Amino acid sequence: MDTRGSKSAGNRRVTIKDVAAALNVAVSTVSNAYNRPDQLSPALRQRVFETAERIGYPGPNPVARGLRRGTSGLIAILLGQPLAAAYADPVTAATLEGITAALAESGRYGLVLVPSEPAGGLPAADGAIALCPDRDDPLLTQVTRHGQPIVLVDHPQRGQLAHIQVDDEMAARGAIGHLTGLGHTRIGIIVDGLFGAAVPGVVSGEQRTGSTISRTNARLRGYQVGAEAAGLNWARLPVYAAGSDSIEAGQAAGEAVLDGDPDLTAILTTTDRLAAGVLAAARSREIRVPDRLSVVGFDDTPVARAANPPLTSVRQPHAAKGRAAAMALLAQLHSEPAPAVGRMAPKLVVRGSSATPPPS
Amino acid sequence: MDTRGSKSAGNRRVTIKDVAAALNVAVSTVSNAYNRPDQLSPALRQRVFETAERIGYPGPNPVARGLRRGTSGLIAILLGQPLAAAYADPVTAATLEGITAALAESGRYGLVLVPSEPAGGLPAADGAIALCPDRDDPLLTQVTRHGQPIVLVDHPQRGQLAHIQVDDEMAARGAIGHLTGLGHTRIGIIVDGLFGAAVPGVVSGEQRTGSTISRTNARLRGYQVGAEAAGLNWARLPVYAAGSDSIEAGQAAGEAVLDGDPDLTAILTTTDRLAAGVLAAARSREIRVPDRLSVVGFDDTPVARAANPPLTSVRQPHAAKGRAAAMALLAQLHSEPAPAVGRMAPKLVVRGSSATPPPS
DNA sequence: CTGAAAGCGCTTACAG
DNA sequence: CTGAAAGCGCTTACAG
Repeated sequence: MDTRGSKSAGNRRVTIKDVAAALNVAVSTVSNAYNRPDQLSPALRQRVFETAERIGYPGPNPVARGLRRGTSGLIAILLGQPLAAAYADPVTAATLEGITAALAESGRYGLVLVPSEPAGGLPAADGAIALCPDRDDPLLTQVTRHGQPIVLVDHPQRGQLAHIQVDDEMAARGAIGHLTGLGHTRIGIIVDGLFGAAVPGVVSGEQRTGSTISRTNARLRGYQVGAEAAGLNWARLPVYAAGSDSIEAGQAAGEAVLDGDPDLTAILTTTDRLAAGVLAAARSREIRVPDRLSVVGFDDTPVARAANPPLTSVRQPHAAKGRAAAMALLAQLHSEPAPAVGRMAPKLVVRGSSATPPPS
Repeated sequence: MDTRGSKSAGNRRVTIKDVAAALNVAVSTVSNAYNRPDQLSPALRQRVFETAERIGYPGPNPVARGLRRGTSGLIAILLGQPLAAAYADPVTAATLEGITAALAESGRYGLVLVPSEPAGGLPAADGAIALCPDRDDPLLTQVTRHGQPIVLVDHPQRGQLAHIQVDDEMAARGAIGHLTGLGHTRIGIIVDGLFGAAVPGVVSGEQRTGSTISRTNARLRGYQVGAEAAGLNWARLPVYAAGSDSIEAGQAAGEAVLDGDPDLTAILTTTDRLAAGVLAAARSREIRVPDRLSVVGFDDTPVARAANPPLTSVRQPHAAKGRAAAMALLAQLHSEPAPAVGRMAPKLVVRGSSATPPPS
């Protein structure tokens, strides 16, 4: 009746049954050797392991165990991007660092990274952490509908779901305040994220509040509030959507903005990679940074430190956010009360890419 | 008898049985609706899906399906590093890009990334691609012992296992040839990877062939062959182990090497990140690149292009390697003959970080 | 300390 | 086209 799919042609899998048969004990005894050491004598347990080793039993099959226990031991990370894109994203990297650190301490969960369009569908997992930057990620709906434990990172509030967030708007206000404080008034802004407007290209009027990336929205709002607080006319500051977040996109955007507005003395961005691209754009136009142009990044990733000159950037506690998200999820999974999350404040780090504007 | 572990407290899972009961059909009919559309009328199939939607059935449980079918639909990527480290590694990113592209075309496999010390053990997968740079990765043994299909990338030959490789030694010879061709003779070398020697620190004599990272070994051998071909005394060229592969490690190593050997006119590295660090070291010592010092990276990752000045580097077809590995694994999984792999040749890309040595 | 048995949720060959 | 039944490999409450 049963033709099991074979993992590799003609390769019978050795199971707990084989070990039991070889030792002439019940399968439950073998199982106990792995799962409940106190249920059998150390000597017998030792013999079980030796026999397993001898006949090539790799230990309990995680799929069968998962079915029986109703858990997978896996936590899904919803990336919200293709895997390769997420991989190149320094913010995701830093956040993952915090997640893995917290999870390693618990020692009980593996991680499965879920890209925006997972081949083979959503994998089985006991819980999820959503890093997906997009406000309307469809996978999010799919996961939450099943009532699976989930924690959102940098996402707008969504029902009663747990979420971890820092105040991006305030952070952005601080960044533009740094520039206006230095005396800049002709400031351009380059953002990632998609808008109603054609991208890459200028974003004007109401479209400026329409990014589907919630993080970008918050940052842009902060720039607006900060600009107006400094008495600048927000509608006059050029906002340019780079279309994606990469050094290349930042360079193209930077060239477009600098060519269109040669009088700018500063450019704010919503990510470090865009800012690094602006540096390259300035180099290609022979505009010296920071003498003639100040550039400010966002997130303070390794990209900011590696840039030449090093980027002034808004430091985000990415790893701490990842750690907090993992702790919150762990608490949910173990039905414990959510841990208190310390205040996570962003902070502007001033480096060589920003200075007073040139005398006009 | 059975207390199933619940995913989240008090949350009964809805199963295929519930759908069958609600519709008054057999479970096999519901299963067929998902798996064999030709086995039931379109109308009935439609009703099954509607009922599933209505009572909140999320579709076949992948764990149960996996157990029954003997497959998981997952391919394991053995990273050989902690997840966060692998994430920050541009070579891994590029290789993954190729893997995901090839896998997306097949549309049937998800990816599970396995770090060097996976919490919860090795996850269930139908096959594996090993990117782990370390020669002696213990997970490799674990996977291969079960006869699971596997493809090695940039690994020394290991039994009959499939493997994808480019000629790193030849590539390294080309890189040092570029420098000697320009007239350099006082060349320092900075490598990643661990040796018997204390790291970070100088590696001398026989230790130079002892890196556990196979890729590093091959590159170092190429530097040696190339140096000797140009008439240089290999034993005289300083080789410095940075201890790890990062911009920071490269900077520290660069400073140590430049301080120890102020006469050097060129530094070769085994990775772009180390080379970017050397650039930072030169800046901190006020040594101009390429006027007084040439710097050459390896792998031609985005780091090389983003550096200032942009790095001369050895281009590797990382994405093509990833793609080839995925295709080879797919062939094994479907019991097809291995696809022919076109010749993948590395190629030196000359950019602004290398030039003729200063007049002495 | 040991073992027989039920059942996790599903798929599939088979009978009707 | 539909359904009853076996079984994937394991864990666990229970009886001995």
